[in-house]
Amino acid sequence: MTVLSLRPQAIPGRRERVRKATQRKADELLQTAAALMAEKGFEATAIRDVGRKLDASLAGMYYYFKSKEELLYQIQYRTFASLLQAQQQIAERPGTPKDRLRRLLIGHLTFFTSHPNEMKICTYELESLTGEYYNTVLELRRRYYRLMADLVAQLMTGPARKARASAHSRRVTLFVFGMLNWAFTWYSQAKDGTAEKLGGEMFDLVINGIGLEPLNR
Amino acid sequence: MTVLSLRPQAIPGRRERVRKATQRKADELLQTAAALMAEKGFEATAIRDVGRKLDASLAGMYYYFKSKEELLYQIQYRTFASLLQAQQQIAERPGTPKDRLRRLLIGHLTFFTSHPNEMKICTYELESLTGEYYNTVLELRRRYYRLMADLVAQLMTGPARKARASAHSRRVTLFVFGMLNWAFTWYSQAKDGTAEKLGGEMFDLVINGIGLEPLNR
Amino acid sequence: MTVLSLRPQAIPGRRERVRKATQRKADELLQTAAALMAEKGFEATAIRDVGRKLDASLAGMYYYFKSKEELLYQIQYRTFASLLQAQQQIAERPGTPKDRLRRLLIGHLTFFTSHPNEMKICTYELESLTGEYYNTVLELRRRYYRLMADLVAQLMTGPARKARASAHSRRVTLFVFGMLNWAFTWYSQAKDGTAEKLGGEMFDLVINGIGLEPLNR
Amino acid sequence: MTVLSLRPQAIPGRRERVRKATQRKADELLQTAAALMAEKGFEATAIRDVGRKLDASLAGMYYYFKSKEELLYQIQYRTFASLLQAQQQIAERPGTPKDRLRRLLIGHLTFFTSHPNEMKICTYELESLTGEYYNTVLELRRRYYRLMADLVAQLMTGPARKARASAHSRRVTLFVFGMLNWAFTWYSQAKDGTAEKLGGEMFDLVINGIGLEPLNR
DNA sequence: GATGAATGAGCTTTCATTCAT
DNA sequence: TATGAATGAAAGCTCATTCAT
Repeated sequence: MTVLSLRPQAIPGRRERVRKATQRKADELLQTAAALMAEKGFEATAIRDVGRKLDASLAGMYYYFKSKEELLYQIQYRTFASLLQAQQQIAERPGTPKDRLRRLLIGHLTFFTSHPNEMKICTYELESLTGEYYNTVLELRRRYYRLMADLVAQLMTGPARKARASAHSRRVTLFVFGMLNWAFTWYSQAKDGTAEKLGGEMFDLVINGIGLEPLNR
Repeated sequence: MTVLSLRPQAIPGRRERVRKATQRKADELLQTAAALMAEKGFEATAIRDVGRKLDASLAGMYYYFKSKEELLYQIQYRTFASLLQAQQQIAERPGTPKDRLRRLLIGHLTFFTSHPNEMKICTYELESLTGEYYNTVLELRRRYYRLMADLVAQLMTGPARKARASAHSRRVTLFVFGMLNWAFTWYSQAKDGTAEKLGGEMFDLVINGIGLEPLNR
Repeated sequence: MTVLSLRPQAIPGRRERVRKATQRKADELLQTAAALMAEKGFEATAIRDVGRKLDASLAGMYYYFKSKEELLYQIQYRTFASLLQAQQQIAERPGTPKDRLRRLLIGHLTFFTSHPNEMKICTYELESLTGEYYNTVLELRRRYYRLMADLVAQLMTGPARKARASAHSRRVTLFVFGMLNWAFTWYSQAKDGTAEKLGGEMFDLVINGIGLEPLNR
Repeated sequence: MTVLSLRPQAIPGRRERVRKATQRKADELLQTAAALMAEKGFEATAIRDVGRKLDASLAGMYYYFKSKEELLYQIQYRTFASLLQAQQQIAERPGTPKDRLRRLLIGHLTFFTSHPNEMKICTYELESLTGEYYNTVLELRRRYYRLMADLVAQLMTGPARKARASAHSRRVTLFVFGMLNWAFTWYSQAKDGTAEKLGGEMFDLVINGIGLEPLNR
């Protein structure tokens, strides 16, 4: 590393600056769109409104994405991909299945509390996508489902309980997703505490619910 | 046929017959609208499409309701009122709190399996209502929430556990609603059995989850 | 026929009157659209402009046809079907092949002088149609081509000239259509006389051109 | 390589090289634009599409011409000017009027077969130009018309036929242009042979058609 | 009761064109 | 010489709603 190498980093070329600004604008756009769509739904949100909120022209929006559906797709794809990656890392960290379930629940809720709009859209607007868009996001969703479902199945089919538990675990997984996803409608940091606390309570309910001992903590 | 049958109730006058036919048509309309709105969402459903599906004219629809929003309101109001009434009766039947929770869960799921479209709309489209419409349905929803919440609170604040349980019960109630409402997205009679069975599993999870003994059965 | 039968004709019901008025409006619409499209081309003509010219709202236009392309299709289909039928009748009337060619040329030009806009659109805007619309009109066009082509072939393959004439007749037919269709760009009743006269001159050129004696007249 | 080659013409300066490269690019652009416009029409062709086909940026296109209309004008002007010049030279070559007509027809069709897109645009898109653009191209077109019209008039007003022939010659000229211009819609080298052959057939039809003896050949 | 006809408002999308760099 | 970013204008189309009958 010579002193010279500082230059490109310290004084980025115009090209580079422009690229970054554009990227920033695209991100801002996705975020604003997500906020509006989370509030009013995809159908009821007009691209005009997104533009208005950003002081950008309607036509200008189309410089950044090529259709309204593609915008929705971008939101869902990025969010889901990011969630999936984060949760996969969390699941891979060492620990018992119970530990991992607990971390996943908290991880999900943490992600949700920092990106509530995007998560709401992922949860409720998959059906607004069609064709390839739909299939691609559906695939991510399925992988995320499997992550949780495998863990639940593992917990429920421990040594002593093989028999009917496995047939049951699909529904327990879906109960868990129900608890997680419904949180959009009521969660309030003030009333309900942190994602960590909420996730802990959910974990306890489930672990007890399926007849296992909760963690010592 | 006895003479009694000559009485007006038995041979209704034209007026009465017409009123009934109108009522029947209105019901059909609500049901069809519910089916379409459940499938595509309120915003994305055009009154035209409802008419088309019933072989009725577009303008004709406006004889039965005065705006699209009113149509949505009718669906939600009737469904919620009917659900609430049914569940209140169920809750009033004798039995322990545990019994009653179990019956409510099963009652809810049974109602849902026989009116999935209407229930889906109640669950997801409250925010599409405004003003008085919104407030009226919200009030029903709150009453329904209380019905369940009170029972959960009662179960969680039994003799030995007063302390922290009560602070907790709000969230348990909402977990329960999450499990119930999310069922829209996955329940299949073929895969998951009857509402009774599903409700039973949910009940077991919750009762165990909050540290109570399940029912003897 | 009794006197009673006069009534329905003399005092048509409201239903009937409305139907006729609607039909009249639809025809007017097609005619106005044809005028604009003939002047500026299909692409460059806005439905808005058609509406404006008729003092009808933009949305109102869509009560009468379901897309801009369908409007273009209607114009072309009706015009071509009408021309084809008229010319088929003309071709079937008794006479020598020469007589019939003469009548067809005059018939074509007569039709053109009374529906110049529609004919121009048929001539230049087939490629603006797609899918079924395109295929249907193309089929009419082909039938019309055959009507003329068969006659030309017949004239050119008389007793003494079978040999190379038939190979040639395709192009002569297309030369004829060129003369007919190009007339859009220059024909003026004042300068060039009636369709009858113009058709006569064209006939003479062609008949002489292919080495036959003109008609005695 | 002689010393002479050192002269500026032989080793062009940077300026000169750049000018040529620009010229080459502009030509490529005109050609590509002509191809697209011939296929889809002027209105329906987007400058974007031209750029895309050349891997050039949209904004970059505007370095070479200042508006879409100017692009269309360039195509028409260059093509017409070039055709006119070529045909004037052909007309000036020695020979009888018949010879000259024959050469002109073949010349026209030859030019058309080597620049079908440009010719199609000249034929069908004059009306898409306005103001000065329109007038300038119209003037070229008129000069071209006169070239042909004068010749036809000369042929038709030979010694024995002065009388009605001259009144007639306008229409014969326009019949000829009809045959020539309509060829866009059907000419196929495979089916119809060379421009020379096609022009010959057209010549024969016309010469016979107006009652003259064809050339001996 | 029911409907044919009509419309205002609004939506998504496209496009020619500009401008700073 | 060339382009990324941006926009005003306008297009096709849809939809909830009305109204005379």
